[in-house]
Amino acid sequence: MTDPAATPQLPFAGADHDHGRCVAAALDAAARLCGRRGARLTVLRRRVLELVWRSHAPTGAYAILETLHRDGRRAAPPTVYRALDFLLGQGLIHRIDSLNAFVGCRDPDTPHAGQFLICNGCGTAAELDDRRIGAALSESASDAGFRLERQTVELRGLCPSCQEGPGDARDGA
Amino acid sequence: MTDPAATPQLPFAGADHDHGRCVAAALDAAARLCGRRGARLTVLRRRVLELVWRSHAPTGAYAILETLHRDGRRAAPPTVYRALDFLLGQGLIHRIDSLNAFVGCRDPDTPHAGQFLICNGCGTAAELDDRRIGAALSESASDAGFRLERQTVELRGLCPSCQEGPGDARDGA
DNA sequence: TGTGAAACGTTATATTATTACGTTTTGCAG
DNA sequence: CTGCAAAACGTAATAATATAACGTTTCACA
Repeated sequence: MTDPAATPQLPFAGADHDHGRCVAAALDAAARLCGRRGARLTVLRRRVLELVWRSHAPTGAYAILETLHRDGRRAAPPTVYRALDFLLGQGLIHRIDSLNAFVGCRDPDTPHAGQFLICNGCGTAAELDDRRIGAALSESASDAGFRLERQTVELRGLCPSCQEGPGDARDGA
Repeated sequence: MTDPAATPQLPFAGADHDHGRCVAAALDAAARLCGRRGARLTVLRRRVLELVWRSHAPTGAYAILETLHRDGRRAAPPTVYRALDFLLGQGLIHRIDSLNAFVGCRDPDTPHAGQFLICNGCGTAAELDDRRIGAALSESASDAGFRLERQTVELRGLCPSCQEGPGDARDGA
């Protein structure tokens, strides 16, 4: 394969990583980014972002809704979807079409395409931004005379951890 | 753009192609393939396949259901979804996750990954099977230690025809 | 021709998402 | 500070997509 040192940021965080730090960093980055843009990261939006980040496995809108209810907040589907739309618009989360679910964006500051490795074992979605993939897609589209606007790549399989054990953890944190 | 003669099978059929022939060929191929496999292409399944093929734009399950009703057939959602599941299982159609819709498979005889160019103008989905894309995805997955099982690639943009005109045709045949 | 499995019909319900409209909050001009 | 306009949020209803559970019909084949 390739030299691991050539890949500074491994797509899969590993089961042992400090997820609290992971979430805190994401919330912090979001606050800074919204501040810079003049976008309003309200309490609700921040909470929804936090809930999306609770796991590296994509989260459904109705799961978020339930947690808001447990928070004691009165909320209906539009409440959640509006918050998700805002976060999508700011590039703070991605939608995984094949799961009807949402996952936090690893790098909201730089615009990039959505390329995901999604583990069938634990449900974790790892974001890629592989230039080889991007290049292959661009070339292929251009060969077909197609003007590419957005790319969605969702790869299913087994992550490194789930190839070892039976991989029925399904937490994805 | 590129020389049309250099691309033996263009992904986009063009607005002027003989779609009747297109559908007939697909139904014929399906019949032969099911015969060979001992799979039962019933009247219902054949009709659903035909309806999926009615347009090169992906078709939703409930649109198919409506047409079955207009056919005079008594049908409920499970009827349609079972037929679609059969056709998916035989590789005769693909599901486009980003649209919750289904499109006919151009080449059901040879197994292949789902790579699609989907036009935001007319809705047409053109199937690719580009080895460069496949290779890039495989390499990237393998670099991440990911065991790839299935790939879903859905590229959005504008097809050649819709780059010329305003492209609000939305028929996709 | 009987028989078991597959296909299909039917009813009900689950899951995901949006429309429409009223109320509250917030930034900000005056 | 006050009040206004826009944004954010609450609420009710409903649309769109999909599946579960169970009974009936059809079909290949013994």
